[in-house]
Amino acid sequence: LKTPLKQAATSQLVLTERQPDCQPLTTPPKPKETPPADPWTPTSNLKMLISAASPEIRSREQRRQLSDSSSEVLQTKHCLQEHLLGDEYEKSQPSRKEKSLGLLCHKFLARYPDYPCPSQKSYICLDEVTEELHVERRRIYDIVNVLESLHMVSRLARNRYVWHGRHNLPQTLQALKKVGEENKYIQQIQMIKKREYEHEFDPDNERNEEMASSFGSSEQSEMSFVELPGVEFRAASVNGRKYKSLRVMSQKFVMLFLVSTPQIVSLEVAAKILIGEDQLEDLDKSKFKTKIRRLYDIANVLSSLKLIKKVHVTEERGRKPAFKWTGPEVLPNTQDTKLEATSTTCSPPISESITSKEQCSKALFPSKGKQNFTRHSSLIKLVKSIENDRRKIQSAPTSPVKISASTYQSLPVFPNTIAQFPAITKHQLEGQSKTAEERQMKCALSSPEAVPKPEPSQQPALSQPLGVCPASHSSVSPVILPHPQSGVSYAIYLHPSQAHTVTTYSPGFMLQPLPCANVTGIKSNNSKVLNKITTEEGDSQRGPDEPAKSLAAEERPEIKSETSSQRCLKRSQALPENSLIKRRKSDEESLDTYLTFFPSGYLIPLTHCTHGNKAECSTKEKAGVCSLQHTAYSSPITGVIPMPASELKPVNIPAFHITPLNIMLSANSIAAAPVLSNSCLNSSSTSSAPNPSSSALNFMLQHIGLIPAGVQVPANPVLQHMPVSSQSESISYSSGSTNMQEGKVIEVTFYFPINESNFLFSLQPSAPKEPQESQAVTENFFRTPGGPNTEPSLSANSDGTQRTSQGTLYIPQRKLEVSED
DNA sequence: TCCTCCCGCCAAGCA
DNA sequence: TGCTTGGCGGGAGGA
Repeated sequence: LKTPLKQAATSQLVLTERQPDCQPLTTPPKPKETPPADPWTPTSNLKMLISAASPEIRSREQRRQLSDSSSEVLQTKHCLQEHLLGDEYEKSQPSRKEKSLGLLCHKFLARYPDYPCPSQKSYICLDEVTEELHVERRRIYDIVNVLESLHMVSRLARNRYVWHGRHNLPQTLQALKKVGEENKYIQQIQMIKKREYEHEFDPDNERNEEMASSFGSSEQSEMSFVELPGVEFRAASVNGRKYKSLRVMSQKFVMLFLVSTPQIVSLEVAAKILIGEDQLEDLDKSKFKTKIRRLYDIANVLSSLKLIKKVHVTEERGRKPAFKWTGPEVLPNTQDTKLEATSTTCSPPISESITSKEQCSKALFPSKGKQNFTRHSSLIKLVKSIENDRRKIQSAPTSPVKISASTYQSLPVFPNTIAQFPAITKHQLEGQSKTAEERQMKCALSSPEAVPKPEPSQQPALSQPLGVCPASHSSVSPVILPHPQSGVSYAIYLHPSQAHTVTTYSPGFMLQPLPCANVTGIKSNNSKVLNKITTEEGDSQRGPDEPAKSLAAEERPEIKSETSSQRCLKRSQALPENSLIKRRKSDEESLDTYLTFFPSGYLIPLTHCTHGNKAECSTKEKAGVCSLQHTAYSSPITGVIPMPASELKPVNIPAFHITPLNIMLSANSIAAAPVLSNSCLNSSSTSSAPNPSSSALNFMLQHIGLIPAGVQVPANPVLQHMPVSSQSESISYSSGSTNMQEGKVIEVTFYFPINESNFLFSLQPSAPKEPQESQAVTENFFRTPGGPNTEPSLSANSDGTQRTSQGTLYIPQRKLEVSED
């Protein structure tokens, strides 16, 4: 049992006394002569002053050096107080800087090697540390808590911790990044920034309710400590103060950096997010101040670890303190190489060499065996969201037909590991895929230009545009997010250039592009990519600044499984990868955007087996995906997808984050919906199945602010003129979480109507039509080129497509300057 | 004046 | 019951 010494030369950076050696169970002997020039040690300062003050004290100090008794330090202090006047004594005290937590942390870290040999456990005795560093125990707790959040130490017992060093750091950062993405911190940051911006123009409008709804209720926002396997969490007060602990705050703080682009986080934003997750109703100043204090504590330790660096962000509102991530770049699924690279002398334990997927899943899902992992709050959010969605939809008079309970009985509600999803999917698709392909064939045959190519390498289902879809729609790929609990799935469509920025991974969902959805097509030049398959979700989260490694990751061996169901699975997995290619391009373009607004999408509830061939469906009820496929297959969506030049790509947005966009749209344009004319549509529209779309339609329209809460629209606005209230024309719903590329003109396209309860929603970037005008309106959100009182330019079906309504959003250009101290 | 954050009270919870 | 742990906020140093 000893306190290990730091091996590396990093301690040269630390202006502190070093312990030359350590002995078992004893305090290392102090150097005979403390360097008098060391101004960083309060005690040395004190000693110097003592010597200067009195020969008597000097001799006592000499004796004290032999005994090294802390009680004598106090005594000496007392004597010093007696000898010196009050002011002098105050001056003799070390300055605040010399007592700072950051400096203390430097001293603390200097005691231990960055990469201790895993076979040789290093223990930290708090008593020992407090004594040697001459610091209050309380301060050590602050340091240890932050280090614990990074799994650099872990609590072993009372007064005793284990030092892990930086061995776990890559894994921890990866896990934190994933959880941060899970928690949608990007969106929260965007929302806070947007609100700040809006507040400048409308200071009286607090809109805390909106904020609250965006963050979710406080009860569901509680967040657990993200653990790593092998690093057990044994906090002293596990139950009571766990969720407010410095550990959790520290992890969240780090997450903010890891998910942000650029990796600069202001204290204000961080505090707001932390408060927002704690208690939204108490957005008072004192809480804010307290959070800021704690963040300074954390930041000091992180700075000592050289993970962050203090900077200042200058905005319109002034100079704000912020921190910039200077730690290692966190790449998904590369921790193995990193560990190898960082442990040339001491290899990490095998148990540490797990995949990031496992880490993430273990952190997010409770382990059945060893209850070492805490259920993550995102799971709670997910369940709540599902329940809310189900309540909203099913409580309506025309609720979607609920799929039979047996459909999902075979599906575990929340599998323990993400890796199980493909297997589950495969299992579910088994026996369904054949019929699905038949249906796909049928539909394709009904279209003039689609020719099914069952060759697996061609990814037939995805590469065949439905006849009613223009060939240029080839990349339109809806993602279906099934909700096993609610029986309602979601589809989302986004443009790839925006989609990549919101690739928050949700392990609770299986991402499944519609295998039979002929709205989806893949360009031939992407077929190569499509043939590649990855089951590692991290691929979809690769940052824009990691293209080389992303490419390397894509060269993983292909899984050789050629059943049709597996091909479906492949497609679902290949699609996010496909989007990567374009992501990178757009990423490069947007890298110079200082503050990035991220796009979001709308999640579209999909009903099951509510239309089309009932008999067909009944045979597929065993698998929830079946109905999804069918829905997509026969849905008039396929007939109304316009997107002439766009390349919508799927994005895996967790369904519990429904982010309506701030849009001003004319209801008239919605009323001017196109008449669908294709065989699939016709067959669908004449279906005898109940039509549950009304509630869902209203649900969505209300969500996106096209109609007020009380207004209802008919079930099928395609075939009926939609009597939307005139009020809705001026509705400008602001969710506060509009995620878009800043400074770019975003063309928002809605597609109405959609069969049953399906909706499509997309974001398409477009070149500013009038750059000088768009520049002029960048000071306000969603202001139209014609001025604040004019409606957005709307063009329904003007381009020959079946686009029904369209608006233009102007995202403000905000200038940010970052200065380092 | 505001930023920064030390300091220590005191409560929760453990041994 | 004493001790450990750590949330919390007052208030002071520093820029």
